[in-house]
Amino acid sequence: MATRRDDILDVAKEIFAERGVKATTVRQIGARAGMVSGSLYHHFGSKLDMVDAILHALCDEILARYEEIAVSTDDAVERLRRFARYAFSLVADQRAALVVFYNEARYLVKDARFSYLNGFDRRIEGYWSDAIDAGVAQGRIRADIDTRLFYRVIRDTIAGAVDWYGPKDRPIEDVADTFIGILLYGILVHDGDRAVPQS
Amino acid sequence: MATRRDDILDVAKEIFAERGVKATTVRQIGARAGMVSGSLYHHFGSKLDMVDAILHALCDEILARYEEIAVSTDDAVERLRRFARYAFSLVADQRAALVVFYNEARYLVKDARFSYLNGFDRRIEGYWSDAIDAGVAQGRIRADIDTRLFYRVIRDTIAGAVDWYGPKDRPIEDVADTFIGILLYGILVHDGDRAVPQS
DNA sequence: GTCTATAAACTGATAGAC
DNA sequence: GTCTATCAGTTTATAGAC
Repeated sequence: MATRRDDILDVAKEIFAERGVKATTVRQIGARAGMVSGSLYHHFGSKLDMVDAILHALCDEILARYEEIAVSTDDAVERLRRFARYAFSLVADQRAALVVFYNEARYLVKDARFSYLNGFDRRIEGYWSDAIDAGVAQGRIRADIDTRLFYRVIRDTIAGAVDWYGPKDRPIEDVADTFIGILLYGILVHDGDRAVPQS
Repeated sequence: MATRRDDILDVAKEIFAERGVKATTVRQIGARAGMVSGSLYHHFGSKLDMVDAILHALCDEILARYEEIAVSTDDAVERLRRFARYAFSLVADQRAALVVFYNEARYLVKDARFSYLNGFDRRIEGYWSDAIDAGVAQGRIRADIDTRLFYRVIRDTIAGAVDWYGPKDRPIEDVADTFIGILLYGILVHDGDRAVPQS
């Protein structure tokens, strides 16, 4: 049962992603939703309330799924792979909402009502960091890896993918596997110990 | 000789990076530059002219340096390292301008006057792709690497770094070396062929 | 639940004095 | 080169009819 409210949110999500929240006018949202701007205010108190509804739903969904994956396997490397596959699947399935999140969160968090976005970021980083630490403890991942930088590579690559990934690209699961493959194995040719870090 | 015009651009750059171009008002720029908004129009024709001046200077500087690095060594892996070090150095030295570029280019290019940003992007990707291809030809880089995705990892990690890197972090050269180390060698422990890709 | 109409504030930009 | 003053357009949001 897609309510009218949900229809409006879907429309708003797309336009926010296209033009940015600040550059999107309530008139544009109304026009594409089939009503005048004033009518939107029967469903929402303000433009930012729409942004809030979009991002709250997104964060709740993502956190719930990360928790499921976190407890789904003890194999740390396999857990990294599952996180990556899920995160990239969102690039295809929740593109618009992710664009809004990645492009606008940095401005939105200045407003106290959006400070939960910081908490969301911290918890997601925690899931990845825990998997990396577990991989080190299991002797699979090099102990000298900079966990924070490694997480940044992952986060920022996924954030960037919402801008370049499209339907004509390979299936998103392939992209995820290729990506995690690069991070796990590196790009160098391995013969003997030629590919072992110098330092 | 820092002209008045340059002073204004430095101020505009910072505010554009803080709040986004659309959300920045000419009154804010004027206030921080020590003049009323109307006075800005003696130096610039419009707000977008300021954005253009900022991004044009940035692109010119970056392209010139990439070209120097491209011809500085034939060793493809070393060239990747030098590109990475330079790109990360910009995160520290040109933070504000880079934030504007990475956050706003996707909206700006809809305006024909900013279409040069697409050309800039293509040329930078070309420098990286050429180095990767050369590395494959030299037998140093695995031939099955997805060049485009590999470049995306690099580009998006650097784009993301402008948001998290700060003065209290390690020197930016260390970050660059650690980053390129992850991409070259991967994060897995190498013993025997345990770390060799399955596929 | 959607409309018309409009208030109230803000925005980029200009004209002309100094 | 900066100011005062202001225009013309746009924006979010509200009030009240239907």
